[in-house]
Amino acid sequence: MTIEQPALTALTPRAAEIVTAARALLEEEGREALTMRVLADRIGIRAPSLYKHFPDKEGVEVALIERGLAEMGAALRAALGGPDPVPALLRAYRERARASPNLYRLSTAGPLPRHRLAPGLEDWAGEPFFLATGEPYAAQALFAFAHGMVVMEIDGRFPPGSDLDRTWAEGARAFAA
Amino acid sequence: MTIEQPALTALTPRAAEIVTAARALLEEEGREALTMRVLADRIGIRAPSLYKHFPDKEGVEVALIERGLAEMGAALRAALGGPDPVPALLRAYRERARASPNLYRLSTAGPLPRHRLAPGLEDWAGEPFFLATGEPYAAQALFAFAHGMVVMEIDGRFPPGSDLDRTWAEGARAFAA
DNA sequence: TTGCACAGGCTAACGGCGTTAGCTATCGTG
DNA sequence: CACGATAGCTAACGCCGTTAGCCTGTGCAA
Repeated sequence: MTIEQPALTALTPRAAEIVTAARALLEEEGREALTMRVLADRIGIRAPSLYKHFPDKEGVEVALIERGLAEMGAALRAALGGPDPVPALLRAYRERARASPNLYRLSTAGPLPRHRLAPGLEDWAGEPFFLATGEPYAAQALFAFAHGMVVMEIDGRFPPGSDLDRTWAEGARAFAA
Repeated sequence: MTIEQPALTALTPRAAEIVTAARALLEEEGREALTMRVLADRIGIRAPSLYKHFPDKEGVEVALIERGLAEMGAALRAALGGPDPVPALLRAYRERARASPNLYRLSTAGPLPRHRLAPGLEDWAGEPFFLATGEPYAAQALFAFAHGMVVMEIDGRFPPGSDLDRTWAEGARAFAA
């Protein structure tokens, strides 16, 4: 709660509609299905018309990523305040990511278009890790663990049948000390 | 050393040349520069001729990923055997990933084409985490930490000026206990 | 009321992508 | 000497993001 939530990049009502459709398309069909032509189709216009509302495809993606970061930051903050902040934080992180796996992947696969993001938003979304640990190095390490777990879980990189609840608990135990 | 190293998918000499060129191209110019036309150019042929040696672009990528996994598995094994296996393993993991960041990203961004990979190779590459911890849940958690750290470091997702050596050490400390 | 700027649609098209079809030259083997 | 396989080639298809240029409706100013 030390950082004020930064405002997201402003969108016209029509642009917001497009972002909503893009999000549904991304989540339902995956990242490679998020094309300008298909997106335009979903809202009943032609692809070039999208460029009246966004400068390029990355502009749409940036809006999506901002919304993902804002939701994540809010969810993590809501999880804090109880007696066991680290497990609560990890639970919230995992839950949020699994609720929108394709948006999570979009936000984290490859380098972020950081210079186009609302300034401070990324720090704001990550701050709960510091709030939970009270120490920057533990915070970054915990963040890396959470991110690694989510990415490997979402991408199915753990052997089938793994008891991931237990692996998460193992991480919470390691970092709670 | 409990799992035998699986053999990589066999390649003809010419196919191996192509993979070598693809690796150089990927590492020098990044993933989006790895196109069939540019790759063909590098070895002095036309793009369609590549299809005489690989069924599709993913076939080339699979060969690259297999080599990345084999090198990683070998590097991790070489790091074991000393008195402090967890920090040594993490050091080797980080070093290997940073030596070929684009190959690392290729292997880990999004779902793996697992069904096309040499069977057992992925398990073999990950086994050192089990060897270092002696316990499957700690092994998976440590793996996730290492992967998350590497990905965030490679993609520049930590705040500039972060002392990542210390963050790595913090993770090693947490998981050594 | 008329004139006009502009917002937001449209079609056509460009260059780049992965990929396929089909042709051809070279080479080792019967 | 014939022949099949290998490995190159060109042309082209359908997709992608994106640009240029056109048109039409709406709302405000003279």
